[in-house]
Amino acid sequence: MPELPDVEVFRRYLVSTSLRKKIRDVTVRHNKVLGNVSARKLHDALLGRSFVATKRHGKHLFVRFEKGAWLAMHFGMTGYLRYFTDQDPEPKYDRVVFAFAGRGQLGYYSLRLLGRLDLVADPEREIARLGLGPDALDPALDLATFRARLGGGRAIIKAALMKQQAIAGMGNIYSDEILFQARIHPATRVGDLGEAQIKTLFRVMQRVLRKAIECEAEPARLPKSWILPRRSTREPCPRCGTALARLRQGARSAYFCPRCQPAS
DNA sequence: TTCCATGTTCCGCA
DNA sequence: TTGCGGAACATGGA
Repeated sequence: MPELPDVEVFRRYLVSTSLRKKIRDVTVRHNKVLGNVSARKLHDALLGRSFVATKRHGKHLFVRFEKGAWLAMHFGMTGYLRYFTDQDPEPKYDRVVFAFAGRGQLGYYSLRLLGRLDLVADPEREIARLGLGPDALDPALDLATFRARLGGGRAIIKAALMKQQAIAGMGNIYSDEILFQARIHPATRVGDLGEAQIKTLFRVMQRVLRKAIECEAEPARLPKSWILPRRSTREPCPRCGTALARLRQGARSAYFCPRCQPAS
C-alpha cells in the first residue's frame, strides 16, 4: 500500500530491523525491478557493507550504506519490505533479498514488479531528476507554497493532489481520504476552490497523513470515521450513511460521499 | 470468466 | 501549454 504513510512505515521498519548489519549477500531474483543498476553492480556495491541511514521523500525511500552511495527504493502498487530470519524456501515475490551476517534477511517484495531499486549518489539529485515537489509532510511546506503548487485553475483537484511533481506523497487512496475529510468533491477544479477550502485541504492533508503513519498505515487501525477502509466494501459513508459513490478518472477510481462532498 | 487493484510513464488528443 | 483518457506493465483476488 505504498503511498507516503506506507513508505514512512517501511522506512521505520527498515531502521528497526536492518540498520548496521553487515550485508553478506544480495540476491536479485528478478531483474525487472532494477533501474539502471545491474544485479552484479548492486551486489558488489553492498557486499560487506551496512545500511546506515535512511531518508524518505514522498513515496521514495533512500537508504545510505557505508562508504558508498544510496539505495533508492520505490514500491509501485504492490511493494513492501519484509524481514525474516528463517530459511524461507520459496520467497516467491521477494524480488531482491539482502542477507545479513547471521540469519536475518530483508526482502524487497514486489508482486506486480512495478517498483524499482536503484543506486544513486545523492538523494537530492535524484529527487530533482524526478522533478518531485516538496514532501507532503515537509515541515517547511507552508500554505502559500501548497496553494501555488496545486497549480492553475483548470486541473482537477484529485489529480492535482496525486501529482508527484506538485506535492510528493499522495496517491489514489489518501487523496480520496483527504478530499472526504475536507468535504470536497474529487472532480472539483482547483480554480473553483475558495481560499478557505484550500486552507482546509492543507490542514487535512497533514492531519490525515500523520494519523495514518501513527496507525502504521493499517486500514483496520485507522479511525472509524475514515472512508479509506470502506472503499470496495460497500459500506456507507461513516458520517451520514449515504452509499459511497465511485467516479472513474482514467484507470483510477475515486471513492467519495455524494452527500458530504457535493459537486460544486 | 470478468473486473478491479495503493504507481508511473508514454502516447494521442482537445 | 496544460491536462486528461487510455494503455501498458504483471499478477492475484473477488
